[in-house]
Amino acid sequence: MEFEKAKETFIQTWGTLGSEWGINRTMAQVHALLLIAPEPLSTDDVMEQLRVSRGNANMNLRDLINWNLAERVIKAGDRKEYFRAEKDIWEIARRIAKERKRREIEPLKDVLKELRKVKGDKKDAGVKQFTETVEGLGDFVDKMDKSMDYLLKADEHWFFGTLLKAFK
Amino acid sequence: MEFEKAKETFIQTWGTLGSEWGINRTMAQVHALLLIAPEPLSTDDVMEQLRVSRGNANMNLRDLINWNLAERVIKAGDRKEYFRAEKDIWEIARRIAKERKRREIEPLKDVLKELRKVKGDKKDAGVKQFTETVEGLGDFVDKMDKSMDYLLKADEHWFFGTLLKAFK
DNA sequence: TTGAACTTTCAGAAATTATTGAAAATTTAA
DNA sequence: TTAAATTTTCAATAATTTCTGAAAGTTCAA
Repeated sequence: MEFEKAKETFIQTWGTLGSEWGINRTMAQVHALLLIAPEPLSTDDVMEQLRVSRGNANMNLRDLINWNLAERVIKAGDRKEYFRAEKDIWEIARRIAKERKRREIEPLKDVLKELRKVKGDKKDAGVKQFTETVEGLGDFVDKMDKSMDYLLKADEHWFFGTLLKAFK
Repeated sequence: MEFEKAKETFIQTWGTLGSEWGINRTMAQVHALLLIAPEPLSTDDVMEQLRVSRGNANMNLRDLINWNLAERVIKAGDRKEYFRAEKDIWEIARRIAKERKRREIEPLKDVLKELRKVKGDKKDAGVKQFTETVEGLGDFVDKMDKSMDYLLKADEHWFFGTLLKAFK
């Protein structure tokens, strides 16, 4: 495959995958673009390469920064801002995990904790099933969350080394 | 919190979480409804409790079956079909993991394998960064995929037991 | 067979989400 | 200061996704 075609495919694939996982397609595409860029890119580079508006490029670049997946780079003697993505895949995975945990798992844990206190007749089948489901889910989320904490502290080699050895 | 309010909150929360993870909100809500239902529900039950159309209810119930998260139940002497969700959270997690792996990770692996064969001057910075990114990503996805295979074979107690012990 | 009960389909409508582009705000060199 | 360069905002618009509801399809008891 030619390089230009491969780039295009990579950006498209990453964008599609992103939207399947609830991430704005363009944000994922901008991320892909930065991942394969050997040098930091400007907003204009992103606009040109992905054919999107300035507003859109700006917004998605800022979102990537909020996800801690990209950073601003200032070049001496240049008014423009440039953007560079973290390139280490393990580090990217950790940052995404950390962010989703903070944005989605922690609030879920809080809701489930509240729901465990539901009032109702424990003899009632509906109440009984509700309680069991919420408790089962709460325990599972807590375990996942704890596992995630270890993952966030671990380095890649140790993590996969231990994991793949443990589960051989 | 009152039972009815708790039910409502649970369904809403599960629906929101679903859409954050790229799953149709209504499908997640139907799933939530089935998860807390002590008995299998009919299409009409779903329509009534979630206030959605017959077409919508039917479609999302079928999707849940395609995800292997719900099954049809036939009651003797009743023409209607009923639906019951798998209630064991560990089993649900495994089925979702299995399905997303099949739908998303396997195709991604294929694309990355193709992209590794990109033609281009290895001295070119763009080609070099592209190759490194794609290779790093490919290796990472392979490891994740392998870990997932173990997870899919494991049972919950063993999985969390080993994992939480290994990473203490 | 027939027809009532039930399920599925799908074109059009509605709702949601993403994008544009121009104006406003900000920054910085001179 | 000034004004040019750049970034940010956001109302309007577009694109995408989801939902509705009625018609078509299927099943089954009699």
